[in-house]
Amino acid sequence: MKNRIRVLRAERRWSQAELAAQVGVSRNSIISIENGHFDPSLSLAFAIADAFGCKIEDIFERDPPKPKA
Amino acid sequence: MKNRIRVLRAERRWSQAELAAQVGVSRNSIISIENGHFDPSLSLAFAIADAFGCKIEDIFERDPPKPKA
DNA sequence: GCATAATGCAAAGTTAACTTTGCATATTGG
DNA sequence: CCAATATGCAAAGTTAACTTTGCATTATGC
Repeated sequence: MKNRIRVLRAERRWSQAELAAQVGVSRNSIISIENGHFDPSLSLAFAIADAFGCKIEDIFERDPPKPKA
Repeated sequence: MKNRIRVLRAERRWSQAELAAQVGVSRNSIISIENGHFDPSLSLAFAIADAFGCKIEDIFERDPPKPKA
């Protein structure tokens, strides 16, 4: 799943550590989500959206649908 | 986390099994999410939103913020 | 009243999210 | 140049999401 966290962080000049603290997870979680190693839980997605003052849909992008065969 | 899945399903007259099939998870996952036993992953939340033609924010409601002490 | 569909839950297993620690390598600023 | 800050990843552990199976109960329809 793609996301715009890095850009939104850059706009605000927040480090990964600052964002992690704000949303209440470890820095490694932010790195892994930001770099697409895994997807956040829905509650973490809400927390990130709240931190940036955005909607989830404005930050995270659905994966392309699977080919049907 | 609260959600409006049961209402949205009722409006469309979909069973839990039908919704489960549409979004590609087991029926038990739908029951557990619908009844608040656990939260969906972000990708499942997107799939549910797509099934209903809604946004995530229109289906799922944030938990109230934790008291600060 | 009876069959069928719908819902709920429990138990046990797998997978994925998330944590902690630690280390390596940039990048930035004085 | 040096120190501090920022980023990335790896390994090993915990927790939570999700699966499968199975069974019990509650509608719904003929």
